[in-house]
Amino acid sequence: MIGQRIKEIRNNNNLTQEELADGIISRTYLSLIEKGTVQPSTNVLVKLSKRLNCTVNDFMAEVSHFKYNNFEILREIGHYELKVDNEDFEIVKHFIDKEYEQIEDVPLPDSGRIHLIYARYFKFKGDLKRTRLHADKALQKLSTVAVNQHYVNAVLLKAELLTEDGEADAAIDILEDTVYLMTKFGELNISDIKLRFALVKCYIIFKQYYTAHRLIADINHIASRLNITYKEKDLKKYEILLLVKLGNYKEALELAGETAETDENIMRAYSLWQLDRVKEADELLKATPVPDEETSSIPQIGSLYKELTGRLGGL
DNA sequence: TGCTCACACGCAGCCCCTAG
DNA sequence: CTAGGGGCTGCGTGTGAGCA
Repeated sequence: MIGQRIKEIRNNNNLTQEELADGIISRTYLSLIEKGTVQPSTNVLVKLSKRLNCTVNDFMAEVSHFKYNNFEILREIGHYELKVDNEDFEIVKHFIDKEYEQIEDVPLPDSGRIHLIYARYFKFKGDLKRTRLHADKALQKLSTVAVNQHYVNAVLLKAELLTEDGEADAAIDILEDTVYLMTKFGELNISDIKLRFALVKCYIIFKQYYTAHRLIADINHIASRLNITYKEKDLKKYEILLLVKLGNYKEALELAGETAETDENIMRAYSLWQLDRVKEADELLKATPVPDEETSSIPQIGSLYKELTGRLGGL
């Protein structure tokens, strides 16, 4: 940063901010420059350099090697991570075009973050080959440092890819390992919730409903301890589904409440049917639109709906 | 060409921190 | 407590892009 360099040279010259700024700019503005809040004009830089008996290049020199570049790249990584989180992928393309993954001297953790942005971008684009390639690289590079949110994000993506490839067991392994590391070495945070939520989906695939239900209880516990919410609606749907799968139909009905959501209504109707309240189930089902497998956040809803319409239709 | 708007530059005043 | 160093906030000004 130019500001840091100016400060360094000023201190070497035994000058205060007041003395350096006097007659050139205000003392407060110099403070902003040194802190990096503002970018001074060349005119100001020239005057400052004269008083410090150096050249403007001396302000840049130190900065233009790796320090400045790292700062710039890091700033961009952070910027585009947010864009990826917001699924603003058209803008992320600008980042992809810069080919930062080609740069050699980027520190491993930063390189891992770059690969993760690539992986998530290519996943959006439907390019599975590149998604896998970059996800693996991200995971490999991010695993060189202590578990952090970027590593967790890479793990979540990897687990998602494994599940899509029909390797949910491998996804469970990597997720459980990361949960273990998080619990052992980290403060409780939202990553703990994300990992457990991903595990819930995997355990449901293996019909391990009890384990999945216990994980949801953990998530609710963590969320209330941290006083945060995470995908509340989806989480509630999964909780109802698990209550249904575990045969706790009364609890499922209670949790679903009076709702107009398709997914919840199907699970309510299913529970009503199981509780021999067939007429209510039938009425509710008739008032509920057919679930759309593409948009439904829970893939298991479709089979529930089929089973229900099969049984009730046969009456 | 003239208008509007956003943004960067620059400043004054105020506040906080720390050493003596 | 006081003085000096430094940071934060709000405001005015200049400038350039976009548009009719």
